[in-house]
Amino acid sequence: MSTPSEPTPPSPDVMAAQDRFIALWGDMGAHWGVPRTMAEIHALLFIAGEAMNADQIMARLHISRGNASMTLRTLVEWGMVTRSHQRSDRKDYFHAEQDVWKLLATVLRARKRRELDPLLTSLRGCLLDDARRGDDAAEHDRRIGDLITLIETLDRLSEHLLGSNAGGDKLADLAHDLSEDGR
Amino acid sequence: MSTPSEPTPPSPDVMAAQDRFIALWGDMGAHWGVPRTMAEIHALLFIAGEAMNADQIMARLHISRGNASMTLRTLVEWGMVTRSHQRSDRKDYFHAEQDVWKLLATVLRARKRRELDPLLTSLRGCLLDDARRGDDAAEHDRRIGDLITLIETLDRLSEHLLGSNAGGDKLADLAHDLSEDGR
DNA sequence: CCGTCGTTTCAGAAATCGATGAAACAGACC
DNA sequence: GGTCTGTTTCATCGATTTCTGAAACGACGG
Repeated sequence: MSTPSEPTPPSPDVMAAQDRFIALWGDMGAHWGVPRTMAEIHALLFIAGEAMNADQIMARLHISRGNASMTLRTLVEWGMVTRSHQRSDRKDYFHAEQDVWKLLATVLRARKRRELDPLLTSLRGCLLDDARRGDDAAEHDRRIGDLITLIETLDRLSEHLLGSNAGGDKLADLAHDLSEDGR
Repeated sequence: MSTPSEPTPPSPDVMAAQDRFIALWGDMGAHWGVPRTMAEIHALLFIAGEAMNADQIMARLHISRGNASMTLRTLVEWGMVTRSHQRSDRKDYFHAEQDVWKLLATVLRARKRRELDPLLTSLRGCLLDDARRGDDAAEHDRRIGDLITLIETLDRLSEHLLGSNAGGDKLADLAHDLSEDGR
């Protein structure tokens, strides 16, 4: 055929459910500071489960080539999507991690690195300890210090859950523990 | 005096450090889907440590009355700020929780209630189990099901950490455990 | 080399979201 | 009841952020 790129034409029902999911995931992303299109592309690749190229993604989501290209690049940078070449096709293919626990681990890792770590540095810059030892200066530094401790704990918590060993296995353990313990 | 409302005029150094913190917190909020002004008002109340009225907040942050009013209402709704009246003053005064562990617990609870729970419902709506039992329908439902399990686990995790007993004490325990264990 | 196919970039357009401020509202006090 | 103080609402404005599309780029094959 002229399009050797569609191994799985999904049934209308499945397509509809996919669309619902994509819209939902896009909305959720928007609430959490992720560009809607980025969440949508990820949702599509996740729910499709197989590698897609830029043209397929553009067509399915009605987005521009530029948008798709930039967003895919970012998704790859953040480790949520992998890029691969399929032999006998010059196009790039993109594929989303299918293991939701690994996905969570990746997201947490990325956000920690991109946001928690810089935040800690900046917070330290809000201290005024050295010379100036005034009445409310102490109060101020205590409050900032509390926040720093909090962030450091979250930092350690994320390292603990998914840091040292690869792949967020501890998350799966956690899930198991909670399911027999909490309820 | 004409302004009986300023019990603590902070020193210039402290003011400067407060401003840095407020800007930082505002930026951070923006990255996490919280309106900048909301994060800033909360930062101000937290770092000031004492109750302030709308006029003081407006003046300090250079924001409009309407903005301050709406945002404060939301902060109160979300439980991050409490409203109180001071006798012999008709103004409303606002005060932010000072215990950072309680703060975290409040934030998590609010986001869970406002976002995780609705998300779960919508996700279930993306299933297509009942009649249609097709080849890729099964795949689809498995993927959505995985996500549902993931969200449910996070749900349980948050309940476990701060749900049943009041006040997020377990978070403090967690901090303690991690600090002697992880490093 | 040159043509083709695909990807990346970026300036500008569009859309979204938050902020403003004036008018309506509430209620305390005289 | 009228006025004074303070609060809330909401239509509109403004700014940030995202998306588009066309042009530049790169690389592969002939």
